[in-house]
Amino acid sequence: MIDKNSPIPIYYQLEEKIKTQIDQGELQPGDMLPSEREYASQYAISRMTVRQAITKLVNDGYVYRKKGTGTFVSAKKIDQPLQGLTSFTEDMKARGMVATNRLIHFKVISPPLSVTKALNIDSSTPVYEIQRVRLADGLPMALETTYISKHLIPNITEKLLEQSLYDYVENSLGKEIGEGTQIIESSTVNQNEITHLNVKKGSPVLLIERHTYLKDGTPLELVKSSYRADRYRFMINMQR
Amino acid sequence: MIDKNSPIPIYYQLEEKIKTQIDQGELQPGDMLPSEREYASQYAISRMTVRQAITKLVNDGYVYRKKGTGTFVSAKKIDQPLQGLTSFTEDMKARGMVATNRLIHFKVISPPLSVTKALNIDSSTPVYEIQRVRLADGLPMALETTYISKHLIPNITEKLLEQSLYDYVENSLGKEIGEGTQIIESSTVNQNEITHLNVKKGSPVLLIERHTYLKDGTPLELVKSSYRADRYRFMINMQR
DNA sequence: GAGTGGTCTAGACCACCCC
DNA sequence: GGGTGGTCTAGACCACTCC
Repeated sequence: MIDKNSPIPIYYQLEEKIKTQIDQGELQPGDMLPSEREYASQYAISRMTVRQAITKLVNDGYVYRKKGTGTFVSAKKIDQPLQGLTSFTEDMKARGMVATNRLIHFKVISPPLSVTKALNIDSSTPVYEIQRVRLADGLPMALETTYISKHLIPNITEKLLEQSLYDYVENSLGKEIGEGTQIIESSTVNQNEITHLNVKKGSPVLLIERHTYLKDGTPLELVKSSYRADRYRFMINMQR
Repeated sequence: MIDKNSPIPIYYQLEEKIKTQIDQGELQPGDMLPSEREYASQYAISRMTVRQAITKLVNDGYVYRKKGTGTFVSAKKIDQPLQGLTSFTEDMKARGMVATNRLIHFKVISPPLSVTKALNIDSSTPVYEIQRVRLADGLPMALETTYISKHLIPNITEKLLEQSLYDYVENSLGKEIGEGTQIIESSTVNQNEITHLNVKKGSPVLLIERHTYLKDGTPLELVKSSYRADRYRFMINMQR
């Protein structure tokens, strides 16, 4: 079950194995896992390696430890919120919908103050301003404006915008996306949103402002979105 | 600097030490940390112990690792969002405000279906229903309704509600709070909210539904809140 | 080639929990 | 007292980066 000669790390093999057992119900919520020493002797590996696997499962909320007692499978949650930072395309896919775009404008601008602060650049740095209607299964879901420094990604084309930008940054440019900070507010639609989202005056929208950073802390993008409140809700999981 | 005889774990001492150096600017964003082997020899501790400290800093976003190169201090974020699951009282304190309550009603009910599902109980289990206006610096911030199984916390009193419930659960009952799932939506106020939040008809509100769980996965509470959009915004940080 | 983080070992002692 | 997780050691080899 564990291949010591595989290039896949042992701790990762064990982690996936236990995760599968939980997903398939072999290990039920509340069940105690074999002890760390049992895993170690069963697979003839070190206990520290077992701990490395289990620590990741603890961090991901699959199991929890009780000092002096054992490690147990956590109870399943009703709704499984999205894990981690995702693009609109990835988010919709996770919800079982297909994401498409309608480009409203795509230009290079001299950034206003709010954008220079967010991207940590000065006002002489050219910035892409990309405004799109984001659709899910063909219906307008959000109006989104993205700001990215042209120096960071010199070759954005309209063609490129049809794919996932995160995918391009990570797999074609080889830059690693680290984290994102999101500010979530409630508001009612403005005239621009009424037009593009096809809703009535006074309708509520969820405003999400996202600041995305690369692993080294460089700001990647600033995204301001207005989501239709009747079609979208945001779900997150937080650890105490 | 590192006290090996202290009951405080060595990895934690080192973690706090590095964190302090970052906070105080001794280690600037982009700076490379001493290598793991350097820390180990400097403090005469094992490299695995150093790794344990640094791994926590990586998970908390203070530093990042680059394979074959080194460990570096992450860039500072503009806004520092709230870390982890917090109560309203704790949340307001972090924002530099003082939280108070205005109790609207406090009763034991036979729970409706939505509550039984969230708390994983049946309809014969008595449940507290606590509705409060939450104030920050004396101004209405949110209208909040909390549902908790009476079996889980048998002795809730009006007096108790003036303190932090999380604090009571953790420190007086000795139950450990694990995580919470939050569903965030945008809406406009209903009549009840107009009255208690003192806002105009048509005003936007941020609806937050929180499901809180103990470490063993037992549902602790279901909280439905309506926050005044002009006074509250929600901020989170997500890892890729 | 020298230095870095990534993985792994085979032990050890401790505090804690349950019987 | 026996089992559990929590912490820690003193090494080891690997892949990777940079020069």
